Amino acid sequence: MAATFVPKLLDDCGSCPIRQRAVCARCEPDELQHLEQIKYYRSFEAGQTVIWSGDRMDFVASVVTGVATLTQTMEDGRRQMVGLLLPSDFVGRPGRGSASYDVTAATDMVMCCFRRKPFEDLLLSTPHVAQRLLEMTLDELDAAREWLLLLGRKTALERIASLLVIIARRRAALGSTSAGGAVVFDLPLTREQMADYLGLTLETVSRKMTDLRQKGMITIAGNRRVTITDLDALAAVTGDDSDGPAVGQPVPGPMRRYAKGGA
Amino acid sequence: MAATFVPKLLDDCGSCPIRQRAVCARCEPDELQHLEQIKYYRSFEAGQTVIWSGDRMDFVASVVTGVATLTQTMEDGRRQMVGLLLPSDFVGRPGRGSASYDVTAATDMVMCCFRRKPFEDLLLSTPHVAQRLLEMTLDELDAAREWLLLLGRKTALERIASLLVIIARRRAALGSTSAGGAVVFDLPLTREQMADYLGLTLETVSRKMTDLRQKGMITIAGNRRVTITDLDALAAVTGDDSDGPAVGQPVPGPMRRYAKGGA
DNA sequence: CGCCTCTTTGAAGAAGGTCAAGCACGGTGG
DNA sequence: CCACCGTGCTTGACCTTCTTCAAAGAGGCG
Repeated sequence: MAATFVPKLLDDCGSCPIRQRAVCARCEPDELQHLEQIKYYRSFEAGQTVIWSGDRMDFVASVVTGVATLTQTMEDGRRQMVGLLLPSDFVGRPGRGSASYDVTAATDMVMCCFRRKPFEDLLLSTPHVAQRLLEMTLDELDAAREWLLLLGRKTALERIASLLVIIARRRAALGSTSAGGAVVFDLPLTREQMADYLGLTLETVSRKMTDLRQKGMITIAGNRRVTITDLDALAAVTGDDSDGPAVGQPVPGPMRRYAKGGA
Repeated sequence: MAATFVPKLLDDCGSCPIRQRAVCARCEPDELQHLEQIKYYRSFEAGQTVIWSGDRMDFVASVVTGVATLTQTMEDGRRQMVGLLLPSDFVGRPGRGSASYDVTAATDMVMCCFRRKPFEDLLLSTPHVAQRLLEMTLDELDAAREWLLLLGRKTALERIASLLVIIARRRAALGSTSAGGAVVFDLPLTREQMADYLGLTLETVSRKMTDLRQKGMITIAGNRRVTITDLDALAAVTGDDSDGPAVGQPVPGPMRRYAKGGA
């Protein structure tokens, strides 16, 4: 129930699980010491709100363990996720004193927080933090642009497959057990949260998950535990041209007006 | 026909129209001199491709005049715009030697290019360029997240209204003639390009533009020249809660399952 | 003046959304 | 240890929005 959080183990950045990927990744020992002076840990339980959009935000942070979401909500309640924060991801914007989005813990979570003002000073004084932050922000922008393609042009089935592949790949990058073909992981999101990510309804998410299951591409145990039978096969359903083309999986709807290019 | 391009006038950064907003905005005179040594201008005609996704890219650049687009294309031809670059916007990613997206001139355009390697060196040596680039990248990320909401949750009419407001506001920021209520500008995009931005088909764009015209919110002259009769009224159609709420403009479809929030 | 491209408009169809039950897993208490 | 309960998930029937296919209209440039 309570967040499994052992701050004692983390007081030393050297043993931090996200040390190599977070905003501090490039820091020299002396810079790290500086960071350690302004850092503190906060833990959240699944479902807890970290901060509401518009609220005063006096810190920035790294996700250490767990998963958080950034969401935007329209006045009538329509909701769109605009960020999915996995371990090592950065929260908050230097130079801005209020939150732009709702930040919510999707799972039990631990964040490594830095008071904002000292962190901003650090950005000006230690280039390695600023450089890493720029790099991470550019990565996030690339991810957001992939996301635009997903929301703008992909079918519901392609969206689901894309999300599963994204999660599977990020899990693998963090060093989980991903055997050759099959990948197993616990979904950090409910169907509704998946829908918010994908620009769909939870019913459509459910239906298309069922489709993938019936096609033998995934198995689902207890709603959350997903086994991807064959990651490459699933990747072929995403519509992306990563390695092997998605040929043989003809696109349901649109098959026209694609003679463009025009050099 | 040919790009109206007067590089002579721009050799001096002091007279550059985007001097205050571009990646060089924070530069001191000596830093600017350094930039001037590695810069060169390129001009493009409307429709020309600046670079193809995947191609080698040995420069980064700022848009000086005109409009460019970043687009992603799926194998079957589905296309989604993922960036709309107006004057002062930045093109290219430091540290990456190839283009991630197709870059196309939507109008006649002039770009101020910097050779990539020297620019990357500059990022490490002159903090003002790196700081400004981080700020601009964060702004782009925010814009991308607004775009995610648009593609994920907005109706076709809301999307059109949103795009018109975005263009109108950016034009105003660059100091065009925006009288109190009415705003006039030339659309820098064809219906098809608007559709690529909005995740719609060009037919739907055309239909909804007609709807806005019939509602008296805009007038259209010669396909491209748009007059926004009342910017605030149009903003109310976007679904955003900027100033005045969008009440009184009930959302067509979804009116349920919005009881969330959960503190 | 005429071609060409871009745009508009119409009619039919499909993907996904909406509303409404019913199901299942996991946790709780008897 | 097992029945109960609640939240989250699945499934069904119907409907709306947007897409698809098709054709005609308008603006711009040669």
